[in-house]
Amino acid sequence: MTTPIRPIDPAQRSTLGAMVTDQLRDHVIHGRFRPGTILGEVVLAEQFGVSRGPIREALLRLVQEGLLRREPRRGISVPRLAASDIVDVYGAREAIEGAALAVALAGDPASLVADLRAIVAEMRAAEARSDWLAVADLDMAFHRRIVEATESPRLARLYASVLGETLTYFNMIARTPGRERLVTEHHELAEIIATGDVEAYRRALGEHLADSVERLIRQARAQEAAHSDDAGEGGSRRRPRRRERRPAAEAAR
Amino acid sequence: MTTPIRPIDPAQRSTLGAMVTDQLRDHVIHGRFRPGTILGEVVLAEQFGVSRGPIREALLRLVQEGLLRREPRRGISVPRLAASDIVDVYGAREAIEGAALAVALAGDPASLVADLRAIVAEMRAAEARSDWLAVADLDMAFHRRIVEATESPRLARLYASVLGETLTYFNMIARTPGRERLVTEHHELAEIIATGDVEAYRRALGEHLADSVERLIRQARAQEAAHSDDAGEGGSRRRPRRRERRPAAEAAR
DNA sequence: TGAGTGTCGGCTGTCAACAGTTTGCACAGT
DNA sequence: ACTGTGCAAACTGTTGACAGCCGACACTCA
Repeated sequence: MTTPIRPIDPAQRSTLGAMVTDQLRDHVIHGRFRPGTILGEVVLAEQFGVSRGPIREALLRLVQEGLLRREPRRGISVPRLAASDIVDVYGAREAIEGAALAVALAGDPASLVADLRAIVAEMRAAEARSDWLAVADLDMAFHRRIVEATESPRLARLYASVLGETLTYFNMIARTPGRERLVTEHHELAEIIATGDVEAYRRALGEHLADSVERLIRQARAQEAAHSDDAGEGGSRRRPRRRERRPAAEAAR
Repeated sequence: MTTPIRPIDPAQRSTLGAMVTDQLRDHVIHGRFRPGTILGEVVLAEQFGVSRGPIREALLRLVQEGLLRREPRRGISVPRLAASDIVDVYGAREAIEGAALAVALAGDPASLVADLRAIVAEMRAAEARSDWLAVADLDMAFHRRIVEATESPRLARLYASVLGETLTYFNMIARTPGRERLVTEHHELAEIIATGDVEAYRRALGEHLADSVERLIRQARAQEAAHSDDAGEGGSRRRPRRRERRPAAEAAR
């Protein structure tokens, strides 16, 4: 059985810039750059083995996705996560996902619920083997599935954008105590959706996310205290923070 | 009274790329490029009087905002608006704005309502002098104000992104019959918000937007029939559409 | 006459180089 | 010792140039 000749997907026919974007996003999301680090174009260009052009394209894109922060003439850096940011991100997620569910239920609820239950089952399996990174992935998949059920490309794109920002947090959650509750919480969410009660889901989702936010903030505080080198961004002095450029270590490769 | 010395807003200290982005977005939004047009980098670079770098930055950004479409190695073009896109954009708006209001009402409803009433008043004035473009602007401001009332930077950014896409449509709406209803509709929306009934607002918003969608689709059909050169994109053949490059006319300047 | 093929022009993706700005450090002055 | 100034290095923003790819046209052959 030879593989049939298939036309190449235009989206697949990627450019160098796109590849760099994906890899860089992965690095940022998995927290391989310490918050506050300025991502120098030349350094990255050397590490990726390409010129500054594609690197620039990737950095600018990630800035627009909200994963990085840019200050003109100063560079692009990994943002320090403030407590207010965590609250905001999760608030935005709650708003969109809550609205999405109402739309989704008007479509094909049975298929949605089936998929969600399957995801929960996988979560349970991942939990059994203590694969918390997989649990985090499935957590994301769960919520994304709900928004995708609206069959609205825009809504999906927007949600993906916020989810991208939370991804950094997901990887933190995987290390927080109380993570065992994640599976049961999602199980309950799925069952509430099965009943078709949007309002109930909104309440449950709110609690679920608030739970995560609380844990994250505590975790963030703990990390801050551990490092405890700078008082952390709050003061808004004119030009406070000095450059903190790292060799980016073992980033590329 | 001399103007006090104030630190320069970093966001203000813009780059060439940012300026080009803004101008280009303005051109796209106001429909100065015909749908299907491929925006050549060199042509734009000459018109704006800069090199291809900043142009590229601007184009890529607008692509990510959803205003333009990119096909690798082929170029970046103005998308043809399909009826399904209009429905999707307005669906996304309805979802986000509906969710946003619930959050906003938990904050400072009085201030919000006051602002909305002021906007409606301005709308009435603009209508009186038949300034339909101003009406469209105020229409946007009205809805944006609601989302901004959530005080969530993320939500505001996401909504601004979809609003950007609708902007193209706003300028169409300003030319459609029935535009007189816009003012009264917004007046009603504001009053519903004053009552604090979120569900009622969601219903009203749905009708309001559905109204716009219907008018837009009719308008789009009319335009299509008027041009009636190509059957419009539907076939999804492998490499169907031929290049349609325009001198971009009197765009820049 | 029509289908298929070779060639040419144009454009994007990528690279390398230049100029202005910012940052960090050293030195002079108090 | 401490503050303020001047200098040098480094980096971003911007420019110009090059190569591969895509589309169109013309030519050949059946």
